[in-house]
Amino acid sequence: MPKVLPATPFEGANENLAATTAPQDVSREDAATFDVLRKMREDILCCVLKPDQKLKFGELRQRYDTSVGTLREALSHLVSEGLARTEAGRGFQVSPISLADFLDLSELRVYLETKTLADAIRHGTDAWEAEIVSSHFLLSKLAAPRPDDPLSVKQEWGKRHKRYHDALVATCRSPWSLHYRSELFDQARRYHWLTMIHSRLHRRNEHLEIRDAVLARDSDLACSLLAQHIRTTVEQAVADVPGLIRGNARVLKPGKRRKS
Amino acid sequence: MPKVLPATPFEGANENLAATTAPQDVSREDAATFDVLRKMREDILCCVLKPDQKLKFGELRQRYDTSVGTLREALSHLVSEGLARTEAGRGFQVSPISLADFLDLSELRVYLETKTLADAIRHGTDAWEAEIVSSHFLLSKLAAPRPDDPLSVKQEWGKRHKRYHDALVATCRSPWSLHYRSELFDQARRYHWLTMIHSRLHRRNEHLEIRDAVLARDSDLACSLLAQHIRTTVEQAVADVPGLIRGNARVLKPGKRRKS
DNA sequence: AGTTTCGAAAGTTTCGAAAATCCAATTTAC
DNA sequence: GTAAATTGGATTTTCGAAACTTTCGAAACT
Repeated sequence: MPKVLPATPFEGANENLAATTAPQDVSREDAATFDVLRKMREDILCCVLKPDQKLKFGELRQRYDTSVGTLREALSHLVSEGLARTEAGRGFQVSPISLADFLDLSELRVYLETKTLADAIRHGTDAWEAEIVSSHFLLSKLAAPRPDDPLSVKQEWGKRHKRYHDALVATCRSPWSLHYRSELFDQARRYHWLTMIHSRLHRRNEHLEIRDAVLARDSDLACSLLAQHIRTTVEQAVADVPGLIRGNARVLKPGKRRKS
Repeated sequence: MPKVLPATPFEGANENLAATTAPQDVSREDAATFDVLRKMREDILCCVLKPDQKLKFGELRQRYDTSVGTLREALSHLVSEGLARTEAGRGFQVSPISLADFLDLSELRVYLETKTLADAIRHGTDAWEAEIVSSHFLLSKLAAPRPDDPLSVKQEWGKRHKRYHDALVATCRSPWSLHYRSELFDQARRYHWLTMIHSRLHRRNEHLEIRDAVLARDSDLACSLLAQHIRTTVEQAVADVPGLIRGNARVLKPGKRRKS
């Protein structure tokens, strides 16, 4: 008997996760430190903090209204997620982006996402299907954002997009696979953001096709569509993001400075 | 023309890694903070800090002779590597271990290691072959440690074992794959340690077989041997580590307390 | 002109004390 | 006698000042 529709991602899916060792995701509802971490992560993913940008404690301290120690902890976290880098005594900076990295990232995503999806389909439940339908519905209500849409619209779309893709794989039984899949998904979001900013290309409704293949439990089709979905995104970025190939992609909207 | 034999892992292999975004591994030669991190990581992998053990700041501060802030940063790092966990306001603890986790971990390792190895073979160079031969030689000079060998022997073997496995995949072109492979390898080391402590089983010389298949560039054979190698380790642990199945594996040598 | 040396300024890292929080044992209320 | 509230001690979290390192530019020296 199907459960009542759960709140966010999907209740049943994480039962086994609690029992294992796989790294903690964004889950802990820590107080201040985690709050700063989450904000900074989002700022990097949305290129408010731009690739290669130096992350100075002074500025960050103002921006996030917190102390050096707290900042340091958050930054340290970002480093192990791959969103920032650090060197001996010369502070932190946002990780660079490059076409090579995006290609590598995406191929590993294909490799992991398909494995994860296949397993999820194998162990799918009613509640899982329900969350897929629901999250796809929410996503489809928002048209893919255009370059000149306001930030908030893009962010909302990003949220729903993530929720949908999370829903697809929620019943996968391997916590480790889910964890790495999630990290890679976030990494890709940085590049998606660049694409959103630059591309006016209209893509056919891949999310719908994937949804239907998944609900039909057609694992092969679903995986192949998903793989295509990921690879198309790369092609779109290569075509439309100026400078990505030469390695000096520009990020629009330099971001508001707080002072002078 | 083959390069001169480089020092440790292998020079040519990491050239592309520098150019990408993949998380920084154990690479930065940071001062104090990183030193503590490395020591703590090794202590967890060798079960000196036992699974589920509460990590209190007071004790750790003595053990590693450092301040709270530094400790906190290191711990935070360990959390994102999956070696520790933390919850809201109740501190840190060593990640638990379980058979389910080991199984999950190992299957993902098979999936990633084989992909990584295949790519490494595809792009192998003379220097790569040389480092494989060399690291295998060093490994083979040490017999697999027995339960009552001293700690230092076990640790040295662990080091050489890791160096050999790193060498195998060093020419893989995907920094992200290499990074996750490496993290998973470390995770598995915790379970290997338990096995070393308990098992007297003598395994046939799998490392040699893998080496020869790799040097012969027989990708299929090499991958299948490597997969077997990983899975055998799981079976050995299931057979010989008491309590792993029931989830209360004991770690020998309770570890010296500093006080009372 | 180009290189080196030096010192001040900017920035990072480390530290431990103060504030906040949690836990368990004891008391209080029912 | 049990359950809720209290309280004190232990532990964690946060913070900013002190110590240290790097950076940068001006002055001195090839």
